Amino acid sequence: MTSAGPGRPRHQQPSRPGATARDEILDAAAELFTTQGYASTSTRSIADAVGIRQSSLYHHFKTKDDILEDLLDGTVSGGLAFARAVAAGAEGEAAPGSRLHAVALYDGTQLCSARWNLGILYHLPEVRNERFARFLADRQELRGLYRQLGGSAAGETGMQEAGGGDVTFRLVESLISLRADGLVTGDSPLQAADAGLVLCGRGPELPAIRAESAALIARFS
Amino acid sequence: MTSAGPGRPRHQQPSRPGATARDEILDAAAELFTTQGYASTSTRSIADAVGIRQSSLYHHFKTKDDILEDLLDGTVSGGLAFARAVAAGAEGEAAPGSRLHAVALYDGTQLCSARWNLGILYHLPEVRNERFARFLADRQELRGLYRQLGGSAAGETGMQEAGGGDVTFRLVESLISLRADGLVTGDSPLQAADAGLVLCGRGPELPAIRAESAALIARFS
DNA sequence: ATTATCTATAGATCTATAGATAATGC
DNA sequence: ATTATCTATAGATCTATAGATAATGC
Repeated sequence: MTSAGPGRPRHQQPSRPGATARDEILDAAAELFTTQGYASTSTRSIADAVGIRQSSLYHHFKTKDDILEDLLDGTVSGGLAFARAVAAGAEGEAAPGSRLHAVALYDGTQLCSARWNLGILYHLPEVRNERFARFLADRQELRGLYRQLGGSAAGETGMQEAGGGDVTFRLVESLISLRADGLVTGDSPLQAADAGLVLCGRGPELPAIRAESAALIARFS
Repeated sequence: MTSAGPGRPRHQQPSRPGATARDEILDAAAELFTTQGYASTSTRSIADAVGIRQSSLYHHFKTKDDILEDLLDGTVSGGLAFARAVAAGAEGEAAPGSRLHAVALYDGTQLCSARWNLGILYHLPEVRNERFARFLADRQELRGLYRQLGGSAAGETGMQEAGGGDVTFRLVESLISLRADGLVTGDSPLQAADAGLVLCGRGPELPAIRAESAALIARFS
């Protein structure tokens, strides 16, 4: 048993990552929610995957929704913290285009390489609910930062000013479907970030932007 | 009662569009699946929304999955037929860029203006199943046509050749999330199609492409 | 005879709670 | 005493089937 606390020991040894029983539950739930769907996954099947009894879940989580909430919060928090830091950086520190690129690349990399493709839960109708207000607010704030950076980065190429930041956000989130379809490669996050900058009219400066973006990622993460 | 066949009349008059009871069921299911989620929607709630008894659904559909299958098939079939026709058109008829633009615009418009935002069902884990093979194959064929057109349309701008068609497909599908977030405007489909062409390196030719694209849509739809 | 509905129900879930039990630390 | 598990179960579903009933067309 990984967790060192008191209580009767588990029947099975855990085959799940995570220091605590709670983490093992979250990992099992993440796998099942992303492969079978949220409503289709029973608390029993989560417990089975962890090797405990169904009712024992309720020692760690008040309801099934609470498990989903925890997972959702975890998927945005890192990217949001990074975007906040990058957006708040000093003025001359990096061009807006490089900042947008860095945020997109960081975010996209995280979406593609996380152990489970939790992004697909973003699209669940069940999630558009006050119950998940924190996640929804965080994701909206993140979108707002993309827009703000996209606005500052916009070139003079016409339609792009309107929503280069928002389109970049959508391109990054489209990596979720790409991953669900089994089509992600190592380049996918960089391609999404590059495409966002091209749509902001910054295509010609991409080499310089890539370099500055990489430096930002190295510094802030 | 809308349907003119025999049988005991309905208890309630239908408030749903659709010539037949089957169509009313599909419409009610579309609303509930997109707002409550698939697994969270019970056959009873669909029946209630139509004004019939839960068991009466099974006269029209063998299982609940069959309802979802019908809805999914309907969402791709139109766009796929259009894309096939446009892609198969005679050589000199329209430039590849205009064809890709037309396919994207047609598709995106349909996703944004359909009565219900059924596209969100694409992302359900439950749908990645042999049960929905026809839908999955159709969507894959559609993606293939975007790629093919994107390949022919690609300019010489470096990274874009790799996947301009695929990125266009993803931008169009990102309209689904945009709509789920309540952010679609009348311009959204055109912006997505334009962005796709920019990423294929065809930004400078956009005015001409838009005109040719509109002509293709007028002819083939 | 056919079609579309209904009532009734089987059988299988599913979530969450109550209360017992075991292991540990104080 | 606290923590983490267990057994047992209440109560509420949920899907799908069986068979009766009514309306229509032949």
